Amino acid sequence: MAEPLTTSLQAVFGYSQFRAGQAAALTALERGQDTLAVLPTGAGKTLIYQLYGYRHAGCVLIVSPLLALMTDQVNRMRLAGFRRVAAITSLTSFGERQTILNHLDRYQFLFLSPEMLAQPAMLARLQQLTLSLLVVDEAHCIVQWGPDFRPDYLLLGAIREKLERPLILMLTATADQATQGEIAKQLRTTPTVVTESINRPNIFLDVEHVANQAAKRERLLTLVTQLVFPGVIYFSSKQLASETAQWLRDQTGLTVAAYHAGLSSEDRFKIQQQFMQGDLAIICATSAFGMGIDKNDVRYVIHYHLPADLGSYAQEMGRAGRDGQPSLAVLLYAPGDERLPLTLNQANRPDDATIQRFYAHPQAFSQDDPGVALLTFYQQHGISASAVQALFERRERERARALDQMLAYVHEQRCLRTSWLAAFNESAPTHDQQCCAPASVPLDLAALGLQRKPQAQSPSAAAQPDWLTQLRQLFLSNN
DNA sequence: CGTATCCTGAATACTCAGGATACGGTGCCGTATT
Repeated sequence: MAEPLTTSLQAVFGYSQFRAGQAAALTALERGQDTLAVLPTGAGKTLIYQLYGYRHAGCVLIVSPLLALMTDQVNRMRLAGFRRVAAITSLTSFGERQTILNHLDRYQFLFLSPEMLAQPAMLARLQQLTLSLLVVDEAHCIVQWGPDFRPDYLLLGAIREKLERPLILMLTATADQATQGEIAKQLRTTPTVVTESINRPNIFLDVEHVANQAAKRERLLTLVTQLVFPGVIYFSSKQLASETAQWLRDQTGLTVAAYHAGLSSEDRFKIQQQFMQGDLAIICATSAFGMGIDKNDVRYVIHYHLPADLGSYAQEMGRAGRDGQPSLAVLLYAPGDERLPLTLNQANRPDDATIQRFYAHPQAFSQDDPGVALLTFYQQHGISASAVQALFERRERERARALDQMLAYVHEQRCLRTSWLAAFNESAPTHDQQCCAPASVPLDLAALGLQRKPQAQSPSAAAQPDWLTQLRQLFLSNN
């Protein structure tokens, strides 16, 4: 299509200008270059493949990690006027699935999970189709989930070959150099990389060291009592997320809910809806809460446990302040907190002896064991025992390294933002009063304009000091 | 692997030392049997 990109943008979306990164990614794709776009949430990543799909004949195939994301995206695209859009998942009825598969060439956009795409029958059907573009959404999942959680992610490279190497677009909000390299390697390509800064200047960064678990709990209560809501508190334990939600409800009278993978999908959906509508002040969540959550007025994100790595931390704390208003990211740390992520790093991973025994006598193991399910997958795909050992070892080393980076952030004495951004090869703006409070520096909520008025039942924009008032407060508190 | 909590026994305290135990995330998938 000879039409300029901006003409298409105007025609399809009615916008006159691209947002940062969109034009660069599209230009690379138009030149036929595989593209890895590392763009922050809200940068409009989906527009890139929507517009590409509009400009080119053939089907855009999108690999997405979550059913909820696919359903969401299909609905949103239909509302936006795209009609030839579908997702095929385990929730799709047999009849509907047949209808889609029988008229596959009528679809412009098709969403699949990596597991669904890996099914031989599905792949065979897709091989008959002309693909204009293969999109891997949330591409960091290849690295984060591939080796020891959702191994089908490691098949994408081979699947792409079987689809006769269509042009590929990899999308993610956070990927450091190592992650970018690993994504490219897995998909067997040398892509054009388009990146935008992941810095979020309106999020104040705070790390607080406490003496023990009891002190952490008390500090959490104090914060939650004083902070303007809504807020999200992240845990690495489902049980503690639930218990703390109940405890905070009792202690504060606020509306608090827990969100984790142990809940039914109905409950999860309901809680997410309530939170989006502003009916909940606080969510106590595990890492299950996040992808696809698009609420722009979250005022704070507190981490009660250490996130797995700085990339996850960027994603989770980045759910605060999407509206650009002053917001807060607190990381609470008690000595010994690194034990939990260390243990989780090994949770699904069978040790070398178990791998050997499994490869010798797979039938002696219970398929209910998640580690065994992984091994079954690898054995069925012809991966040798020693290759599996190497895979797990490598992943564990990466996780250990990521945890070390996380701890360096926790113990940073000077500027948290500098420490955080350095991991993504970015330099931070000059440190100032609105930047961060490392462990040795106390947090001043009033100065940030995030302190709840004792009388106010719910936060409103009017109740917050305007930015001039905040600036005055900053200058005064500086004396 | 270490932290928090529960349990036990000695003692009979407005309890406590010391040992045992439980605990710790993320999701996709035809999938066969009562």
